Order: sequence, then structure tokens, then C-alpha cells
Amino acid sequence: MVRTRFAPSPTGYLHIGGARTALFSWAYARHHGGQFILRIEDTDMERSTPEAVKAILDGMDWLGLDHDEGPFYQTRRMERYKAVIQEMLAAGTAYRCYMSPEELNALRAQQRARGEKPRYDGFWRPESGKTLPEPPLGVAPAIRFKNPRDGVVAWNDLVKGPIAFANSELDDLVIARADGTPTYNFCVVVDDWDMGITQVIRGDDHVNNTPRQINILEALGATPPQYAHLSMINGRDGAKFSKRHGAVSVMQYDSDGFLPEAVINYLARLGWSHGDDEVFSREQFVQWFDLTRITPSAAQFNDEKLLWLNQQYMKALPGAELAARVASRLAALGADLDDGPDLAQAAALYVDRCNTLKSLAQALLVFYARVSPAPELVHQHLSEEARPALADFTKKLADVPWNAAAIGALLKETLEAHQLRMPKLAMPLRVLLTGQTQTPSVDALIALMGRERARQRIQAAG
RNA sequence: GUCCCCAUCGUCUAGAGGCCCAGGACACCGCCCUUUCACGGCGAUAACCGGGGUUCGACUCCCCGUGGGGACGCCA
Repeated sequence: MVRTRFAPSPTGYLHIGGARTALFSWAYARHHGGQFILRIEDTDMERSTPEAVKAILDGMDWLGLDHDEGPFYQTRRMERYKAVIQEMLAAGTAYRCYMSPEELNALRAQQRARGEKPRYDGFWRPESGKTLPEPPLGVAPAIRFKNPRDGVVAWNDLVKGPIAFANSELDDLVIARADGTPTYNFCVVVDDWDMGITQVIRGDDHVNNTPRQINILEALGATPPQYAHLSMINGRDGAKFSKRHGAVSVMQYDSDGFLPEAVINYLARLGWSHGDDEVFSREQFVQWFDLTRITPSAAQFNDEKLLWLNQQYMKALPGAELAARVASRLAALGADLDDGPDLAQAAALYVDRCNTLKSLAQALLVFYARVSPAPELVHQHLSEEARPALADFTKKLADVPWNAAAIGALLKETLEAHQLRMPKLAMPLRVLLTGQTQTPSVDALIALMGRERARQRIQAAG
């Protein structure tokens, strides 16, 4: 049984990188009919907040990444971690270290100065035949894992292939702080073990933690899971997607008017591919996804493509569904949806020229809110020669059959009668009806707007 | 500094030794459609980081450079 997990630390919102990791982990479990577990790694009391937990949960929810178990909170599993630490102490796979943070810093500084990789020198590490000094009085020890001295730790990464680290590169990491609280790398190990995780799918930045985690797992007598390390997602400028480099909460995409299915589709194509397929459903993705087609190199986030995808999804939505999704945004902009045309029809008319729900709502305002064309615009487009034609058109509008085709025919008829070309009349109509120069065809616009409202707006020109 | 990872069009990617003088998508440019702007259609420009091997044959395999990223916390 496949069991994967997503294990964010609640120190901020769910951003794009985290969402992609969650998506792949979720999709892997779904593809294999396994379980997806959500775990909140909140052992850093200083930085973890309940708001962040909520933000992450909201983000997962919006993206539709449902979990089968959890959320589990590490802060509620302290007893378990402490028990395992006691076992390791008893088994001799962990030991107490009394080196102070100051001493440690000095040691690291020296090593760096010598061009070495900074690491703990094993001063308090018990070894057969080695005599340890008396522990200093009144100093609470940290607990360190007794990492093997020789040999290599290797695993076959499901994304990157074989990776090996020499144990000589690894030092004895702290698994419990002086205050007794367990540290991240240790909690992860115990949790993945206890929760029966079969594939750990996480970011690239954890590659260096993996050999340590495997060693601890082995010291515990557990079989390590398989690991898959996803490469990072870089921001627009190619630099790491940090908060300073445009990384935003996935919920920001919601308020910016993106559809979650478009974001999912976009994220899926970042570092993964299925031949030339670009637009596919969540179901299709789950069916195809299997960790085998993942690119090991980092990808750069590109909002133009996301925008394009989002419009593809908006256009594919049934009219009523699109209307339902845009309604609250329109209302928030001050639109009175009861005073205007059918929203589904209006949205259908405008969806081709908007790539987010946000811009669509903004555009649809012309039907549901007061429109006041800028006088300069009216002046610019409404020529003297067009005025009689406009008056004529408006008059005949009163008893034309109310549909776009008939209105269009009337428009052409009027044009012919007054010896004018289409733009001469279409442009001022656009401006008068919507306050804008770029709109759908005026006949469709008028038909949808309704006889009375169209008349009022045209006559406002005086 | 040390260790680990990565390297195809501007961007996301296809490519599992001959199918590739490298395919698709976004963006860009041009044309068509057209009542403006979009949408849509058609087309063009555009890439295998460098050097050595291996091989009859390398984008594909190996090595070395170079470049980029990550890690080196009693943070996660």
C-alpha cells in the first residue's frame, strides 16, 4: 500500500513550491490507490503559528488536494519522540553532548578557516577504549545521534537516480536540544516510520538530510522508505522563488482570479510531462502521473503560460458555471446582478477577452453598473457626420426584433442609408454603451444589454 | 571552502545511440479572419554549455571543465 505525505512547517502560507510538492505527493498516492497524509511540522515553537496552519489547510483545500489522514501535529507527539530518544540512549545509538553553543561556534569557525566543512568533532561521542571527561556540572546536554563513521549511505532516488554520501561527510547531528525537545530531522524520521510512509516526496533542499535520516532509521531497525527529491521552482528572474522574489500564497492566485484547476494543470507541467500534452484534467493527471517523467532540473515559474492556461479553463467552463464563479467578484465590485442581463450570457460574451475571473468581473461591470464615458472619448469617436446616423439608429432600435442578428442588420442598414463605414458608428456606440473602445461586437452588446438600457446610454450623448 | 544535485529554443518541456540539420506549448514576430480589441486559424524566428573520450554513429553513455542551484544550525 502506497502511503505518501506532505509535511509543511507552519511558518508561512502555502506557496507555489510547496503546492507543487503537495500536488505530486498527492497525485502519486491517488494514482496508486494509496493514502495521502498531511502532517504539520510545528516543532519550531518560535516560528510556527496557527494562522499559518490555517493558511496551509486553506491552500490545500482550494487546490482540492484532499488527505486521507491527519493533519498530524508534531507538537502533539512529543512523548513518542522522547521515548524513542530514551531507547536510542539505552541502545547506545545516541549520546549526550555537553559542548556549549559557544564552543560549537568556535569549532565551526576554525574548521571553515581551514577550508573544511564545518561539523561536530565528536568530542563527547563514546567510543570503546575512549575515556570521556566528567560532564560539566549544571549543563544540560543535547542528545546527538551516533552516526556511522565509515562506509557510505546510498539510495536510489526516484527522481534523481542513485545518490551516495560518505559517512565521513556526516557528523553526529543533534536529535534533542538541551531543553529536551526533539529536532526536525529526528521527528521526520520517527513520523515517517510510525506513519508507514512508503515514498517520501519532497523538495530538493532535503537531499542533504536524507543520508542522516536513513542512518537513524537503520539505527532504529526500520526499513527506510523510498525517496523522491523534486527540483526547485525558480521565480521569474531565475532566482530562487523566495518571498522576496515573487513567491506568493496559492490563495493569492485565488484572489487574482485563477481557477484552481488551471493552477493544478500548470503546476503539474512544471517539472513533469506526458509527451506533448499541455491541457489535461486533474483525473487525467492522476491517471498519468507516476514519478517516472519528472525532470531533475529546476524550473522557472512563468505567469504568461499560467494566464493562457487559465483562459483555456475559463473558456471550457459551461456558461452557468462560469457565471457562478464570477458572480461574487462582480458583487464585490459593486455590481447589481438583478439589474442587468443574464450573467451566463454576459460572461460568455466576454470570456474570450479575459484571462482571469478578476478581469472578467471587471469587464462585466458594464452590464451591471453605471457607465460614464469620458467626454474626450465621446468627442473623439462621435463625428458630426455620424450623429444623424446614430439618431436614426436609436430611433429604429425602438421596434427592431430584439436579437443580435436583427440589430446587426439594422446597423448595416443605417450605415448604408447614411453612406458611412462601420467604425464610424460602431466606435461611438462602443464608447457610449460601455465607456470603452474595445468591446465585443456592438450588436451582441446591445442585444444583451436590453432595449431600454441601450437607449438610455446612447441618448446620454445628447 | 567542503559535500550533493542540475545543464535542449527567452520560458515550460519532448527526446531512453541512428526515427533529430531536434518535436510540442507559452511568449515574441508576420499573415488571415474582423465592427475595435480579443478569440480562432496559418506561418516564421529560436536551443542540444565547452572540451575530450566510447561507438560505424551521440542531444542521448563516460570523464574533465564551466555555469547554476542546494546543503553544511541545539531552523524546518
